Amino acid sequence: MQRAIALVDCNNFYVSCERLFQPALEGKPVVILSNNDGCVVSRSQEVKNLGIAMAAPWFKLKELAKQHGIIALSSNYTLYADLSNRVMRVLAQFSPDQEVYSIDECFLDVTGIDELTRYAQSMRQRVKQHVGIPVCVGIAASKTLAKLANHVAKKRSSGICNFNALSDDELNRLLGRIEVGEVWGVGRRTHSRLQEMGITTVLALKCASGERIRAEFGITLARTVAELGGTACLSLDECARPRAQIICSRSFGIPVTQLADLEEAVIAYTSRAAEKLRRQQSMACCVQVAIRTNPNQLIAPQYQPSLTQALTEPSNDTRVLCHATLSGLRQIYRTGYAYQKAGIVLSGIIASDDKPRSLFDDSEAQQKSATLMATLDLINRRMGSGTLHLLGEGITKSWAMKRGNVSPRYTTELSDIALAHAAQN
DNA sequence: TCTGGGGTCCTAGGACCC
DNA sequence: TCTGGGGTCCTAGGACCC
Repeated sequence: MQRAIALVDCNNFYVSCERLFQPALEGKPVVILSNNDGCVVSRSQEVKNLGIAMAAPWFKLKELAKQHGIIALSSNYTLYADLSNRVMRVLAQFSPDQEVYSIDECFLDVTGIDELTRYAQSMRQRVKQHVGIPVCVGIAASKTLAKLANHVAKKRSSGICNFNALSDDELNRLLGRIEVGEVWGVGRRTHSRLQEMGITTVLALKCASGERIRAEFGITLARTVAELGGTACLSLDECARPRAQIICSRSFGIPVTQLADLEEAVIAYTSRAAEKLRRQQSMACCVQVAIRTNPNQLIAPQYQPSLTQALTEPSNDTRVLCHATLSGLRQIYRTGYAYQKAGIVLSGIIASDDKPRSLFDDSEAQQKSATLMATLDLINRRMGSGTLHLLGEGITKSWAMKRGNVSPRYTTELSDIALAHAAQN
C-alpha cells in the first residue's frame, strides 16, 4: 500500500490569529513584526502580493507601508501558541500518528484512508469551524513531497493537493514547473550551487544522481533526493523529543553598556531557560553565556564573546544555573562597548532520572532544591509567568525589548478579555 | 534612529589514546 | 634523508528550518 503523509499548514498563521479577534483586518495588508519590532515574520496575502519578503527589516519598509496602508502589529506569542494548540488538537482527530513540526504545521500519517481529497476537505472545514484558522493540506508519499504538495495547495482555491492521486507523468510535469529552491532542505546557498550545476527545477533534482549529490553536498541532500523519488527516509516523530539544547536570547530595546543591566538580562534569560528545562524533566551539564554588539553598526567597535562552562554536576536549579551564567558573564564583559544582545544556552541535557549519583551527594539539599523549584513553577503557572522570580532579574528592566503595537492576549489572560471586547466595538 | 529567536543536523579538524 | 594508523570524543562552524 502506498504511504500517504499529509502536511497541514496554517495560512499566514500569525496574521490569521490577529484577524480572528480583529475582523476589521480582513482584506487589509497586515504584517506581524519580530521582537523589538525588528523585521517581518508573517505577512498577509495582500502584503505578499506587494513583493515584501519574509524577514525584511521593518525600518526599511516604512515608506512603502505608508503608501499602501500596511498595518503592522508586534508579535503576541502567547496568543499564537494557544491557538496553535487548539489547531493541533483538532487535527489530531484525523490520525493517530501526528508530528507537530512547528507552531503552524503538522504531519499526519493518513496511509490507508480512502478518498483522501474528501478527508482533507473535512480537515480544513473542522479547523475553520472549531478554531477559525484557514489551513492548506498537501498529501504525498514522503514528508519532503508532502511539503511540496502543500506549496502547490497554497496556490489553489481548494487549498488541497494530493500527489498520490497523480500519475508519474503528471507528477513529473508538475515538479518540472517548480523551482528547486522551494524544496524543503534547499536553502539559499545550496540553491545557488545547484543552479550552477544546471539543476533548476524540482524534477531535475529528483532525477539527479544520488551518489553525485551525496559527494558534493552530503548526506542530508542525498536523503532529500530519495524523498523526492517517493522513498520515505524521514520518519514521523510522533512524540516530541526532549530538547537537546535550550536557548534563550534577546536583543535589547536600547543599547546596553553597564554590567549591572547585562546581569539582570542574563538572570532573566537563564530563569526562562531553566523553566523550560524543568518542564521537560531534564538537567543540564553545560551552560554558555554570550553577549554581542550590534553587527549592523559597521563603524562601532565590535565584540562578541561567549563562554561555555561545565557544571560540577547536572542541575536544573535556577540559582545554580544563574550562578554559572553570571560568573561567565563577568569573565567576558568588557567596558566600552554598546551591547545589543545577550543570550544563554543550556546543553549537555540529560533526563533528571538519569543523573549519575556521586559519593558526595547531599540528598537533603537536592530534595530541598527540587521542592523549591517545583513551587516556583507552580506559582508561576497559576498566577502568571514572572509572578515569582529572582530579585537579580530586576524590576524596571530598562533594557527590555520594545513592542510598540501588541494585541491583547485574548484567549489566555482574563484581564485582557475586556480589551478584546472593547476592540470589537 | 531602526535588522528576531529558537532549534536541528552534519562535517571538519584537533586532541588524545593505544 | 627516513617518525604509523586508526579509533573516539569534543568543539566550532555551516546550513537549514520556521
